Amino acid sequence: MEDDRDIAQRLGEGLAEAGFSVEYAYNGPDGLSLGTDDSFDAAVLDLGLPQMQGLDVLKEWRRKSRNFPVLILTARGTWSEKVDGLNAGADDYITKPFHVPEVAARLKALIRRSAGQASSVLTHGRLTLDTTTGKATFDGAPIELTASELRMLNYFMHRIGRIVSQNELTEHLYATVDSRESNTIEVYVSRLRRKTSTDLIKTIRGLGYRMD
Amino acid sequence: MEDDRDIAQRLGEGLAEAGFSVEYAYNGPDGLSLGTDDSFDAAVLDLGLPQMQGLDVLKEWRRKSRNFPVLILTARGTWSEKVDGLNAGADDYITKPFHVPEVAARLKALIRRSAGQASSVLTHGRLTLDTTTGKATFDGAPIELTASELRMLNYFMHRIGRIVSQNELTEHLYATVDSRESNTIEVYVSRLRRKTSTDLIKTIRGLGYRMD
DNA sequence: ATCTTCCACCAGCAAGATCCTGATGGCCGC
DNA sequence: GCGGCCATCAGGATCTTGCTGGTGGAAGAT
Repeated sequence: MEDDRDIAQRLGEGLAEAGFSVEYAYNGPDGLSLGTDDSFDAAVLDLGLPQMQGLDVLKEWRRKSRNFPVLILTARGTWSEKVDGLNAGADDYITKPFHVPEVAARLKALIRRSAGQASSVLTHGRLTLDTTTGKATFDGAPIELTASELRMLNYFMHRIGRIVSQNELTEHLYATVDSRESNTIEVYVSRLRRKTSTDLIKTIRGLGYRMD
Repeated sequence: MEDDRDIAQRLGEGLAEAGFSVEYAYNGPDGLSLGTDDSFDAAVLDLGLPQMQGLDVLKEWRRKSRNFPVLILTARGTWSEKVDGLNAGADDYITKPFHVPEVAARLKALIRRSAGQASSVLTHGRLTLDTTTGKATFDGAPIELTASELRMLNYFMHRIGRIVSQNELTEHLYATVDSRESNTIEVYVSRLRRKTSTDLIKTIRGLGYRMD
């Protein structure tokens, strides 16, 4: 099993580089609760691991109406696995060994497609954010946001009420964690506040920010 | 190809669940007569099947003025197929493997559109595009479009209000995604704008374009 | 309370990323 | 060979980004 983790890590790093923010689960129950509790854009599921019941995890997600797209990894030649996976509600598959950039590309395509059907409008208080149209409104009035501001706002709106640290934000927005020599995050928070309202994002000194 | 029927069945069940009533044909002649004799709201046509001449079926339908919307399924990476399909009068395409709810959603959209205007003419604002004849008008005046411009415009008009990334466009217009090696997309956007209006397609820096 | 220290804020700026478009040459079908 | 389409280039226009420096304010120490 040791190199399964290697695989997962390599994939995770590659995806992070491609701009995804990634979380792992190395066994069934963990994966189950991750997919149930958190709101993800997509999941990658390795069906090739023994004792993992990847398919059961997938079925359980679907039973609970978690409809994010799922990409399954199968060993080469295990055709039935692939068919079972698709029947269980997976959206795409890749056979191992895989090229990380390809996984990233497929994931992006899946996310894009699924975004097409879900109403991707987040609402919170006087704020509204539609990620597929890139439009945001505050008190009904449209506000112009740049790409980075949009990413940040999106991140906050998915984490209402939770404290979000600056490190977390840099990781999410930049994929590369250049240690905190700059105050870029503060600057972007400031810009968001200016475009909406001062009390939209509360700062928790020494810990980060929170939106609620 | 033993699982083609599996695919068809999975799709059929999914569509039935989504409220469609479904009939199947597993070969060309059957499909031809189904589409000719019966009156359907829409058809899903798998072009990936050998010996099926899905395209010929489609052409024959169109020749006989059966104008229900047609959604084609293509294997991924077969770019020419999808171009041929669209040129032969298909209204939309989805690459396999597909997400059943997505197929359902697209079908509904197609049906709604065709019920609205009974032809393959897309209208949006001052713009008009007939997807079967490839003729477009702006403010009532016809505009000349090349094949690529047409495909791009078609793509935009099917995605009104949505952000469409450059990658997405290259993927749709071409086979491979060599990002940022060329600025072809920008050039075509520019040409479309010149032939219609500057504010037809809005550019969203860092994210893509949006028509609305 | 007052002071001190440190963290956070934000206007403005320069560098760089991103995009636009006229021009050029190659390619394909006729 | 000719005409139209296509991909690419290059220069310039425009917008975004990340940073700086001075200011304001909070937490902790005295």
